[in-house]
Amino acid sequence: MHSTSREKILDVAEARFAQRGYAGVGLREVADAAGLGKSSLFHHFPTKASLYGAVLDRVIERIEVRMQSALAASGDPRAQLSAAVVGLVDTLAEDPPAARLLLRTVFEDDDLSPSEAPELTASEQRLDRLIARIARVITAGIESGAFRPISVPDAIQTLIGATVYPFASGEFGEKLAGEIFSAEAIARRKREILTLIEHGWMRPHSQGEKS
Amino acid sequence: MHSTSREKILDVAEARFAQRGYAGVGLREVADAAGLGKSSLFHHFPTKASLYGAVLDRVIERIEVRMQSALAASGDPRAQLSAAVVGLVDTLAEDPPAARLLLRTVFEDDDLSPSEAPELTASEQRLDRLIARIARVITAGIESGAFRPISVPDAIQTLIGATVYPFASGEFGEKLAGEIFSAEAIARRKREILTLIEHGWMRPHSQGEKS
DNA sequence: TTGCCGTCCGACCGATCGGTCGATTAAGGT
DNA sequence: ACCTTAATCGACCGATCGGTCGGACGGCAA
Repeated sequence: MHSTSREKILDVAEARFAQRGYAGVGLREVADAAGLGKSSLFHHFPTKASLYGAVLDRVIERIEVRMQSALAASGDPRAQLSAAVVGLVDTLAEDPPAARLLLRTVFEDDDLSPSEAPELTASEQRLDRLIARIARVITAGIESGAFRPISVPDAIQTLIGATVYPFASGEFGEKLAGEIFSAEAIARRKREILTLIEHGWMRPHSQGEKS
Repeated sequence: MHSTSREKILDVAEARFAQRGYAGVGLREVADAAGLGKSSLFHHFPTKASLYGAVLDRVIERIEVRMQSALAASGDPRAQLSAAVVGLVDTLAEDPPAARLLLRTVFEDDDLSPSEAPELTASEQRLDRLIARIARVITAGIESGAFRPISVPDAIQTLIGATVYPFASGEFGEKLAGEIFSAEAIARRKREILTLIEHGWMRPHSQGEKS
């Protein structure tokens, strides 16, 4: 509530960066959409890269809190992984620009990552910790015999591609499968990933133990 | 062989557009890397958008010929789908910028799709035809009872995310799973998607009929 | 009242953007 | 020899880019 301007800027910038990419968005466009002069942007964020970093950090933080609370709940690797994925899907669904922003960030490893924008390392570490937690869950599942002996990094890549991409696919995805962010589409996506985990990664269960 | 310049331009532009995106690449940069003056670019391509369209069309055409020959071979839906996916992975692996270019294009639905670049509609139709063929194969598999009654559009979205994204993930993906375009990584990716199809989409087979 | 400080703004800077124009080559056909 | 055509180039255009600067406004403490 205090700094309405700062959050308004972040909201606008998140949507614009997701739609047109880092290089495709002008700060004047962001400022105008936020109802400010361009100079006022530089009062809140010293550079364009720092603005992008703040936007990205906010998105990753939202994902982090959801997935961490999901991972902290139960001990069964299968249930943990499922809860984490559901949490991720819910977060992406509540923040439509997020998925596209994340994938775009992955693609900008040239312009943004090295020394150009040191403010990204914080988000990067956050993400690394999250992925490490997921990797540990999958590894635990394999060691307990519940999961097939799959390649953990490749499984995570598949998970990201199958979970994040559809929510970033925009008009293309809507032409394929209709409204992306409708409640039914979100439910279908959850089901898709969950059955992928169930049948693709878990060992076939000799006894049926749940619905 | 005839027009070395034109193809050199396309090669350079494909790599640059994939790395930095449409808005992030300057035509001067492309021209310099191709060993030409900026004005010479405009002799071969009237606008920046047309250059992008030509790059994209070439990429999609390569994918099209591979997947069509894979789809034309056998009649079994499972074998057809597997062959198509393997063909797609091979094409993406032989042309490293392709995956990132494709996903970036999906994300640019604001700047590129409508009337800004009419040269994209050709590529779009090519892609539509390809996706329709895949959809028909999956539908046939469901009707024959070989596949579970899954949602075809969602399955295709999962397929794209799990197949294309990993080859577009660049440094992020390499930190996770090592060299993306190594022979082993490509083989692992194929195995990942194939088992996804096998266990996630096909009905469990009562009799073992293959390895 | 005075002075500070957070916020905002208009004007301006050098650089780069996509694109145009006119001239210059070299090759090929007649 | 002549003309056409494809290919290349340097110089230039208006617009926009990220970023800077100096000042204006308003609240608040002394």
